[in-house]
Amino acid sequence: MKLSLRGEYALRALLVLGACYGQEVVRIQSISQQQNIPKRFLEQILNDLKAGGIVESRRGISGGYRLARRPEEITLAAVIRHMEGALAPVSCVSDRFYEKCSCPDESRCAIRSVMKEVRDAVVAITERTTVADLCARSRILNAVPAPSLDYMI
Amino acid sequence: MKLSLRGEYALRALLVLGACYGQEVVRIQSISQQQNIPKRFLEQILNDLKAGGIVESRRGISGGYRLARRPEEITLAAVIRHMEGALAPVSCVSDRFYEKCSCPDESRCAIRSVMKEVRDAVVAITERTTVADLCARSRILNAVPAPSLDYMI
DNA sequence: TTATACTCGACTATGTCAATTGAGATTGAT
DNA sequence: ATCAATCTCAATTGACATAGTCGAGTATAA
Repeated sequence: MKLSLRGEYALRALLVLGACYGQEVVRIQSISQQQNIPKRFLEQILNDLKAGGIVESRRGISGGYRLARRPEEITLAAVIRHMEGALAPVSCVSDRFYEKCSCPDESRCAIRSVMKEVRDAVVAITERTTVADLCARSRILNAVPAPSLDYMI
Repeated sequence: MKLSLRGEYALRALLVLGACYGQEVVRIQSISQQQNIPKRFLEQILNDLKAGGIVESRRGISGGYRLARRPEEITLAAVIRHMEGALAPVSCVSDRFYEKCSCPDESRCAIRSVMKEVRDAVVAITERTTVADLCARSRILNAVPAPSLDYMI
């Protein structure tokens, strides 16, 4: 029931690119430092996001990456599906990555029906949350002092 | 975002044991055939469920397995947590399997806050669904003709 | 006492994850 | 034209997980 590091890094990189949307292109180096992600690994991930049409790049000395679409148009579901595959916990309840399972009768499988609920819940959240939402949340979280630390004048 | 086959097999085995609750003990052989699970692999899984206090066994010629508690007391969350670990998509939002992540500031991480929503949704569903619910659903699904096939007299 | 279960540990083949490495192609500035 | 910074692309690696398999052993009812 887990997201790989690869997928998590992709989201973190998109958070940075979302925050810089409309401005210049952002270098891998810069994302790598801000988000604490191994540079050569991030390279691979951004390339993959590019192949998926989620980001675009410019090469050469003033090169870098930017979002290929508006942040409001990029859902977490789309990103995770592209990087990881199915959102569903078992592929017999996945819409786009469906695979038949080994159970005796899929259409009457009780486990399947519960997993469908889980899938729907996950899809609902990740489909309605966009990179723009992520950026907005980030701004709010950073406008306020760190939650767990009290402070006095 | 996926359940392993191991975890799925565990749930399917528990569905069988739940349906036979109160009756005699059930042999691995029988579960293996009903649910189409490799016998020697299932052996391992049932042993693991036993170590987790979820099932109990009797050895010898009329041996087999049964649930260690009432079906209403065994939640899917407990089973999955025992077999697979965290329900959360990233371990920095897991209650019982928490691990620090590499992002610059966990307390202000926007991704974390979305992943917390996902976690809560998954936990809510798996925590309220028990083996007894699974069995009840199964009875309903099997009392009715297969959903996708029309039939005539 | 014996056949039929469960028990336990080791073993294996395959695949995935998380990188690392190296060579190449573009681009802007000088 | 040259150079340096940047993206691009393919291959490789080591560690670990997954999905089994195998064999010898132990308990128990008939």
